[in-house]
Amino acid sequence: MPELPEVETIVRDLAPELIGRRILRARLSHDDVLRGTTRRRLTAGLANSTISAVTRRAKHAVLHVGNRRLVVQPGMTGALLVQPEPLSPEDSKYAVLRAWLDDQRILIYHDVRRLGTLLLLDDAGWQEYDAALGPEPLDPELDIDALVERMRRSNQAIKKVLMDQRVIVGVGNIYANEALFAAGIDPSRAASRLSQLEARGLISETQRILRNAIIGRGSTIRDYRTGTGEAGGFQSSHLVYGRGGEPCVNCGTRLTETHLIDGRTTVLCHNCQR
DNA sequence: ACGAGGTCCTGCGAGC
DNA sequence: TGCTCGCAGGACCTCG
Repeated sequence: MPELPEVETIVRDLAPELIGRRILRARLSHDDVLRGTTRRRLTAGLANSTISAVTRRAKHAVLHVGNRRLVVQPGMTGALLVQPEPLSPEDSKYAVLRAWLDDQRILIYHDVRRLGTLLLLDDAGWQEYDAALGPEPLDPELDIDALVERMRRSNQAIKKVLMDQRVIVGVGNIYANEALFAAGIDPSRAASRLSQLEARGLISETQRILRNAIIGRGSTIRDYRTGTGEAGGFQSSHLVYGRGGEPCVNCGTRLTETHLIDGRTTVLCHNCQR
């Protein structure tokens, strides 16, 4: 669930709370969120190490602990929170990872569905992981021409390509729907059939929406919480996502909701998006 | 190489 | 009221 703006919000909220803090010990309640590590290695790797940075890459929060990185992919329902003890019953039930800090608080990774994942990577592991991800849409150095060509190389539906983390990172289902509407592009069109101008327009609208969503502190549909535990504010700005059947804000045509593209909810205006 | 579809999980709301 | 069913913001895998 959390897409780029949500994770960016979490990271901005948590960085001042966590940087310089030492993790005293850690506990994991379920192994099924781990990738490439074991419960023992994770908890041992976190214990007695200091958090030196909290950053974002793609839709992942990256905690620099000791000489490693804890990569948190929140999946659909993951959240990172710093809480005082004792945890609320709700937090207690869904806190997959607890890390006791040296200021008496607990950093928790909260995840109801546990579709999220945790990785603990050394420098080499991180390099490899990072290299497999596409460019950051809000990077000032983003090579737009290269991205346009990369996108247009695919015959897949443009919506799927926009959500492909190897092509461009950070865009999930909500913002893909919103960006395609803003750019006036039918989500089902083959990416290869977009003109250069259309692809540029889509990238530009994607960037604009992501920036605005960060300002709005992300979109809360159900589970997403900021790093301070609050709901985001951007959901009220969605023009298509969650509005199937309602009139298009541009032309009044009823918005169509389908699941035909990659099995994900797609909402579009057949009149405005071609 | 591609697209379609299933899988991992739990909770919730709709409908019967 | 209580049950079952389908669906949910992501990512990964297998199959044909």
